[in-house]
Amino acid sequence: MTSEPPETETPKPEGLRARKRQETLQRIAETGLRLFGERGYEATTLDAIAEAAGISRRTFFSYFRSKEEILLEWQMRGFSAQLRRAVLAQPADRAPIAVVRDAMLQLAAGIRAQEFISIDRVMRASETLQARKQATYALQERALHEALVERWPDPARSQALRLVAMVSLGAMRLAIEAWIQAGGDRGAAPFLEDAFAQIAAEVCGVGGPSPAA
Amino acid sequence: MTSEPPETETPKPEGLRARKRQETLQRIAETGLRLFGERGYEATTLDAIAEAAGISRRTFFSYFRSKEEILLEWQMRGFSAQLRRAVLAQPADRAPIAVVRDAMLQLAAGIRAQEFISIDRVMRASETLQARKQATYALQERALHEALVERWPDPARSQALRLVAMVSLGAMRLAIEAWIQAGGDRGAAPFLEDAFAQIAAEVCGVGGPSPAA
DNA sequence: TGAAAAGCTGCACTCGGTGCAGTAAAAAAT
DNA sequence: ATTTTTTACTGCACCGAGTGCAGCTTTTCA
Repeated sequence: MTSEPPETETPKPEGLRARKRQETLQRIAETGLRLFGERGYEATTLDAIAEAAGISRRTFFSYFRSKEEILLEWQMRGFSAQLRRAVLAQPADRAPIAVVRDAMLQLAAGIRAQEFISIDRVMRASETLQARKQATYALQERALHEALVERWPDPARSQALRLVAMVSLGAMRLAIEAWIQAGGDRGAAPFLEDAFAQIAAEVCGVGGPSPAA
Repeated sequence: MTSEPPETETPKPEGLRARKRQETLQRIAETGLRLFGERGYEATTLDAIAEAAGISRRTFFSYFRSKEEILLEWQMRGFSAQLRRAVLAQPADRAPIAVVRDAMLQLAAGIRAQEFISIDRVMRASETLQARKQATYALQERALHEALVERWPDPARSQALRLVAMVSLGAMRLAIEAWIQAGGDRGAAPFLEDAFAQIAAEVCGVGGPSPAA
């Protein structure tokens, strides 16, 4: 034997190492989220998280680069990529902003309101987290812009597509806020549609002297 | 007599105390800005700033709540208030977004490109500062929204005005970016006009309630 | 089985930020 | 001019986040 590794059991992923790492990562994230919810973000120290997750404080930093990243990771990882995929999957003959809107509507159907609102509550309670959240919106804006450029590669359009990305993410931000404020019971889709419709209503009268007030 | 204090000389402000405080505040800000420019933001410690400004490390925190605030203070203090004033001063019969655009154009004429670009360079070099900058945009969004509501007090319009604030600030963000990238020689106004025009072009073709996907 | 690679840990250290207590200086009261 | 009260400045001790390093254990690979 020994020329061929036995591999008696490898449940899902390759390598024992990778699997353990994945488990630990998940455990840290869950532990952190739970403690944040119980005691608040600032009041939860890294020592507490590390101890509760069964690792050393030092090891925490080999999984997350910072305390904030526990919260931000899920928001970044995943969403940008999902949105990109949804954008590229839309029919080709529509205006960019309509494509983004529909892509967002599609994604909105899949969010878990429970967890989403819980995380939002934690973030809302900390000023520094609010700042970081805004920063992730900026990153998502970049990512969305890249997806749009991939879709409409005309270089002359790139700048306009940045604006589309910005406006769309802005609409999403507001829709999310309104949705959460409403309790999150009804789906998020109507809020998203409203936001996009309102933007169209406000922006389009800009050139002329005065719109129909 | 003596019911009237002589006031042999009081240069500008009331109280000796207030004047010294103002001087110290200015000195700290200038010192910090200079050191950030020379060594970079992260590499400049509070000890260094305090020593160079002739105060103790502890005293720094009675002038600024954090190191970041040296950079952010100027960006917040001033701008939001200025924008509010300019918005309220616009003629009354125009669409909100046109009002904001013109208010921004008016403000754009008064910025000192030199200092602006210098600060921007410092902020661009630090990841955490980038995050904070995004956060100030969010605050400005709130402030602008409040100004708009003050102008068009109809409660039914408030939500729409939030979108106007968001879109306008977004346009400004992009305009600033393009302007700085272009070197800041020509005034910022054309970039602002372009950004608003492009938003109108992109958003207005979307059509209202026609998902039909 | 043994060597190399990757992971985990403790330790010491830096830096931003806060609470506290004591002292100096300015403002108000007498 | 003096006392008294208020406000500012300071040093000190302390906390928490984050990093570099060195040593140890575990997984991987030959």
